[in-house]
Amino acid sequence: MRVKTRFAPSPTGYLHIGGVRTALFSWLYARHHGGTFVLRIEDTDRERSTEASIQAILTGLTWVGLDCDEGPFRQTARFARYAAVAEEMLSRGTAYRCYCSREELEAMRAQQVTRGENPRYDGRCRERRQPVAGVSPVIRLRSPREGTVTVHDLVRGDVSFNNADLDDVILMRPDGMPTFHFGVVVDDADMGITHVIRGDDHLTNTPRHIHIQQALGVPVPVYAHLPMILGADGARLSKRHGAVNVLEYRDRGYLPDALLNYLVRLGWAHGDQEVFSRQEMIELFDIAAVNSAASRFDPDKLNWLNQQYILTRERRQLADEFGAFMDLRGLRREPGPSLGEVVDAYRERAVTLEDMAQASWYVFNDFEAIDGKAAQQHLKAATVPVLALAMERFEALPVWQRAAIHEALQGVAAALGIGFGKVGQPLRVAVTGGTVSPPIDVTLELVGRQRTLRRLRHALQLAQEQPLLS
RNA sequence: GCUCCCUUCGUCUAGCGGUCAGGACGCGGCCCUCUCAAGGCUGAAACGCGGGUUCGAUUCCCGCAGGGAGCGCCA
Repeated sequence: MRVKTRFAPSPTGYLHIGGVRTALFSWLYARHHGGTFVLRIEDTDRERSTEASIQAILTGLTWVGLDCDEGPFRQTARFARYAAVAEEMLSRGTAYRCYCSREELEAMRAQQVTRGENPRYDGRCRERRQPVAGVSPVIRLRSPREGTVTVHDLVRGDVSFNNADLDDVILMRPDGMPTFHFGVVVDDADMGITHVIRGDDHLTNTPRHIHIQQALGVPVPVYAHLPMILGADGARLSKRHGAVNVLEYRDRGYLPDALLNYLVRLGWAHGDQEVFSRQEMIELFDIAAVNSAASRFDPDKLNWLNQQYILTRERRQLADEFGAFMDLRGLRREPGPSLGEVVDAYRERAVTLEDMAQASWYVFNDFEAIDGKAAQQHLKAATVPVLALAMERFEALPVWQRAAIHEALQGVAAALGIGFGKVGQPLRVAVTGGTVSPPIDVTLELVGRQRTLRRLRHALQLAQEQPLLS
């Protein structure tokens, strides 16, 4: 059997992190089996669906690199089809028109709850022959009232439900819009979806879907219900847990590969392995090995993974990604060294591309002022000779290159009879405006000779103005 | 309330009847060191509770407790 999976978001907001994980697992399953991955936009909720959401979902998926083979399809483009299927069900008697008003249904539910029953439609329109004047009816499924349905779930195993606990689900609204339940089933069947991989929150919807499938006489797909992702505090993931919109991760300098790697390990493991390339994910992913318990989103571990990816990423690629990030954030990258050099120097101390941009800012831009505390500590009268001698040696250097710079600085330390640390730190403060940077020779090389000398001159002035205390 | 699901270090997880219960993140210590990192070594840290089954349960079964999801003309 040729595997076909789908991701079916509803465009009522941005693409969130839980959705990405669902999409990832569907995508992995399809890719692993050499199957097809379909994207379908479930936009039957006209009130809440927006064009902007569709765009956000699409760019989110693109950024993260989960490419679909078919779609995006839109349910709103398939009206006629749902109507035709519903009509057929009506004529075959597997569905019926229901004229109950919302108020009536509300009252029914309230009563049932007070009686301690599972609130559900009691089927009072099942045998109705005559339409009710002035009421445009909904269409309901005539579902079995006895027996059980069992969902054969790839991650949960068999889960059974009593049909008596389920009610006659609404298929079509009065305006001819299918409900979610009807839309998914018809679409999954029409599109030949073999495996439905979706969030845990749909598990209790599944028996209804199976009833619809049985009424339609279409094959029941294989189901796999994924556990939810919770916030760090165990509550449902929401904005107060930090970023939930995928694009926020892009904007904060996360690498899509790292995000996916983090997500794939939420609820799934392959022995002790933590880092998976896309290829490895595809090869090793096994839906049956997915955990059934919900997991919490841990930003610390995502950070660690992102750092690992930055650390080990191929130079050219990282430079490209960093460049794209700088552009996205409107950061200046010229004049200055090549991004390849920058990335080599800063990758070891950046958790995100944002960190990297921040840490290397002085390479491309002139700072307003040196950090006060740093200047006070490192640019004092005693450092005047260090700065002066360094400038002298730098001016004389035939090439502006780290080995030569390093040698020159060792010469300065030796000439003044002080340790390398007494040379490096004042220079660092002078040239970067702060106390943290890559090794001083590398830093100076990147900043460039002209800028270095200019900044040293300025720092020298500052140091000379300090009171003579050492 | 009803139905369904879940339960190993703080977190993500390995485990699939006999293990010193392993790894990773985070946290502590040490080493390396011109700053910050990265890296190396190392330490603390878990089987929710109660019954069974079994020679033996983290592992199988049943309760309980705790968490979660669903019960819409939302998806």
